[in-house]
Parts: sequence; C-alpha cells; structure tokens
Amino acid sequence: MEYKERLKQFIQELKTGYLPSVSMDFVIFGFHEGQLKVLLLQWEGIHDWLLPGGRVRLNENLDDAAYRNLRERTGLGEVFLQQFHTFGNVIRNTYYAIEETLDRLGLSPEDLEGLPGRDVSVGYYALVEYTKVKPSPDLLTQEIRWCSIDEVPRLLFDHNEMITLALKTLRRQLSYQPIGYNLLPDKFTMPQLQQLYETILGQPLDRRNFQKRMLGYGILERLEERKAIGAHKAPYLYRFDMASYQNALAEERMFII
Amino acid sequence: MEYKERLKQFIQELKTGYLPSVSMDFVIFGFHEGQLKVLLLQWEGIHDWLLPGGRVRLNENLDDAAYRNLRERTGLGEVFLQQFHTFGNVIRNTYYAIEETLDRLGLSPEDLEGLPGRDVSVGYYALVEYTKVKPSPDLLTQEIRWCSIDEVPRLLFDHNEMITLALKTLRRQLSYQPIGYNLLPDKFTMPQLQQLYETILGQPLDRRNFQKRMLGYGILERLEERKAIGAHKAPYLYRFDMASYQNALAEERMFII
DNA sequence: TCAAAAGTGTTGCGTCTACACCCATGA
DNA sequence: TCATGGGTGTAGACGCAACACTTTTGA
Repeated sequence: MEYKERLKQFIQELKTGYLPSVSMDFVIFGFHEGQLKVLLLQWEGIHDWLLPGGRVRLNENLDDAAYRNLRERTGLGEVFLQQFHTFGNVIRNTYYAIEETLDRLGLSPEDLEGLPGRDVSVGYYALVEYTKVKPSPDLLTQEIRWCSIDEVPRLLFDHNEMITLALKTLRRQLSYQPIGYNLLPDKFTMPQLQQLYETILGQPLDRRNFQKRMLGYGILERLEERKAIGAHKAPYLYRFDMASYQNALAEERMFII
Repeated sequence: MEYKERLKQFIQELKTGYLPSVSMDFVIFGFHEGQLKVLLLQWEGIHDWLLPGGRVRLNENLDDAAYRNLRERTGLGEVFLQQFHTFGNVIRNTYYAIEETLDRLGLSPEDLEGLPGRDVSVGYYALVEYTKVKPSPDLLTQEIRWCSIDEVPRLLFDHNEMITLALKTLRRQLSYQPIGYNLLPDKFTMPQLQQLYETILGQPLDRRNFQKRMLGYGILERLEERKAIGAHKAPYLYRFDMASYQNALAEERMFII
C-alpha cells in the first residue's frame, strides 16, 4: 500500500530530522463574506478534520519553524503569526483514542517506536487574507479547506480547544492592536472593517462611534471614492498607514473597542 | 570527582525519564519590603545565576510538571502559576557559548550525546507569597535566593529576556485579574496592596482613587483594626473574598488600573 | 421618488482624576 | 502636641455611548 509506505517514510524523517516531542498547530483565521473562518485539513484515510500543524527542525528557531510551516500550508509569508499557548496534556486526544487513530491510518504502535509517545504542541494563530491563500496539502493530507468558525466540526485531538483559546486570545488582542489589516484586502471600506470587528467580537457595534474611534487612532488613510455596491451611497476606501501603524504598535497604544 | 558523577547520573535520567527537547523555566515573583523579587539559583561550579527550571516526565501533563517542579523549588503547592511564552530559539544562550558552559561544568560534549542539542522551553510565571517560600536546592544547585527585580544580574541563557517578558505579561494581566492576593499574606492593609500594585506597575498611584477602585470591585472584605505600625493611625486589614473573587474571574470582569 | 446604506456632529451621562481635610497614634 | 500616615468625599474634566438627519445611488 503506497500510502502506508509514504507514511512510514514520513515517520522515519520525523525521527531524524526534527525535534522529538515538540510540535506546533495553527489556527489560521481568514475573513470572507462576513464570516470568520479557520483552515482545516483532513488526513488521508481518516474522515475527521484537524488543524494544520508542523514540526521544528533540529537547527531551526521555533518561530522560524512556524513561518516555514505556515508558508508550506498557505503559500503566505507575510502574515500576522503569534504564539498563544502551549498544549501539553498527555491525552490531548479527547475524541478518538490514539490506538483507534493509528488503526485508521493503517499503522501499528511498532511503527512509532523510537518516537516519544506524545508531543507538547505550541499553538500559533495566524491572520491571513482569505483571497491570497492557496492551501497546499502535504504528504498526509487529503483535503484542506476553510471552515466557518461557528460550523467547525468535532476535530481530532484537542484541536477544538485550541480554536476556542485562539479566538479568545484574538478577541483580547484586538484591544491592544488594530489587527484588522491582516485579514482585509489592502483597500477596504469602513463598513468592511466594522463587519470584521463585529464578527471577531461577536457583537454589533455603533457605526458612528466605530468610525470615529478608528479614525481617531490615526492609522488609516482615506483614499478616493468607490462605487459598485448596489443602490447606495458609495463608501470611501481606506488603507492602513503602515508608518503610523508601526508607530502605534511600538508605543503599545491601546485600541479599546 | 563526586559532583561530576552526580551530574552524569542526572543527565542519564534526563535521557530516559523525561521528554526530550522540552524544558520549562520559572519566573517566580515574590513581594517583600516593597520590592518585587524573583527567585534565582546558581549551579554548582558556575558563578552565574539563572532561573529555576524543570523537565516534563514522559507521562506527565505539562501543567502538572510545572506545579511539580515549582513545588520542588519553593515547597509551595497552591500558587498562581501561568504559562506566558514558549522560547524556542536555537541559540537561547546569549551570554556564554554552550561549550564554555559545559567546560565550566566539567563536562565534554560527549557526555550529552543522545540528548537533542537544544530545548524548547515553556516559560511560566508564578506569584508566591514571599514568606511561605522555602527555597530548596536540587542536585545541581549550589545556591538559591531571592533577587530584587531591578538588581537582576546578567543570567545564563535567555533568562533575562524571560524575566522581562514575564513582567510585561504580569503587568498586562494585572488589568484583567486582581492578582494581588497571591503575593500578599492572607490579611493585608490597603497601603500594602497599593504598594504591591505600584511596584509591579512601576508607577505611583493615587491613594484615594486606588482604594475606591479596589473596594468598588467588591472582592475585598474588611476586617477589624490593626495597630502596630508605628506612630500612625492603624490601617484596616482586608482579606480577599474568595467567592466574589472567583465570580469576578469567571465573568472576566476587567480590573483596570 | 423611494429604499437602502454611508457620511457626519452633538448632547448627556457616567467614570476617572485631581485634590484637601480630618483622624488616630506613638514619640 | 506634633509628625506621620490612614481614612474619606467632592468638583471638574474627559471620554464614551446614545442618538438623527442628510447624502448618494440604482431601481
């Protein structure tokens, strides 16, 4: 069985080229059609979904590994990527027992000999621009796709928990840094930005106050008009003023919503 | 040389009983005489200081390992303990080169064979009540002691960076949770609490406003008087009302200072 | 000309800040 | 009785939240 061979080869590589007992998992957020989405994938031979993950090379910095793995999955280099928690429960698998998972993969415990029985996994969350992402499956992956945040199915291992915590962190983070620009196209309208905030926070916001506050931070640059969207007044386009933006970040200014 | 033998035995244990390539380090905060302190230790044979650390047993949850290690160092069980970052740079050693450190320990690189060349280290910070701590050195440790936060010397590895980030996290955390009670004795006065906050935040606070706010949170219980401290009006004693406190935490109420 | 969405300004309330006086105590 | 520190109340500033009308556009 060719797939099984590939799998074994993959495991062999794990034993030699990567840090044992350390892995990483990614909660990759995207925003599309008014919905917050996460990137999920499916291993071959298993019909359940899980978060994309990765491992650290022997001579690679942890954060570098994160960027590398993310690039391998999404094709994106320049993204917001941040550690949010390290998960280290022995039984991180709350859905299927490990044995059952192995069985479905067509493996026996002997195949894993020499690997530590468990990983400590560093959780990262990423904010990416939905349209720029080209999900690319790897050796083990059968399918990879976006899933709306409130339609996430039961995932393998502790990955549901990871998403929950990542979202919680993101919401909190939103008060410290204007994160929006990672999730939106270069040029966007104020209603789009507001919708993003409302989606992440899960609550409606006052249109006028929102605009006032956002402009008050002095990190947005207004461009010319934009028409298009139907029978309404055309909203302005904005762009993040990166200089002021970096400045604000450096000063650790608060962005309370 | 007996010490070297112990060291080798210790390393042997590492190879078999613990997760390879994962370690943890602790920034243990205490508060005493108006100063914020951290617990530092010194390895035998090396005159430099470093943070207490630990490793994870093969079958042990990460957080359990943290509590175990902390207990082994401080004798304390019930403390505030929280992950703040995972450090994974290949060269986490910014002071001495690893070789030099080995040399001072009387080891050669061969002694480490079989161990991965580097660790990913999960940083935890702890808030403990200064007077309750009984620092207990381990096999490798020569001395262990409290050090005022602004007199921390250059530490081995990336441990200075860890303290900096832990403190930053603590300051930020202070706005989300009233952390004070972990650092103070059961009964404390308002000026004591204020001093704690001022010390952690590194800025003076208005006495009246501070008291108003703290009482406003409804998590403090006022007790009878207290005399003692010199030729002044005796301040009230307070105690955290644990029920309301837990309640407030659960609601994720903000505690802005 | 109407419906739907976007742009903008003002008012009021509540909250935080700044500030001063009285009280208790030991020397 | 005085110096030192602790307890408390109030007035003003500020910021945020609530809110309504006008503009644009396509149907």
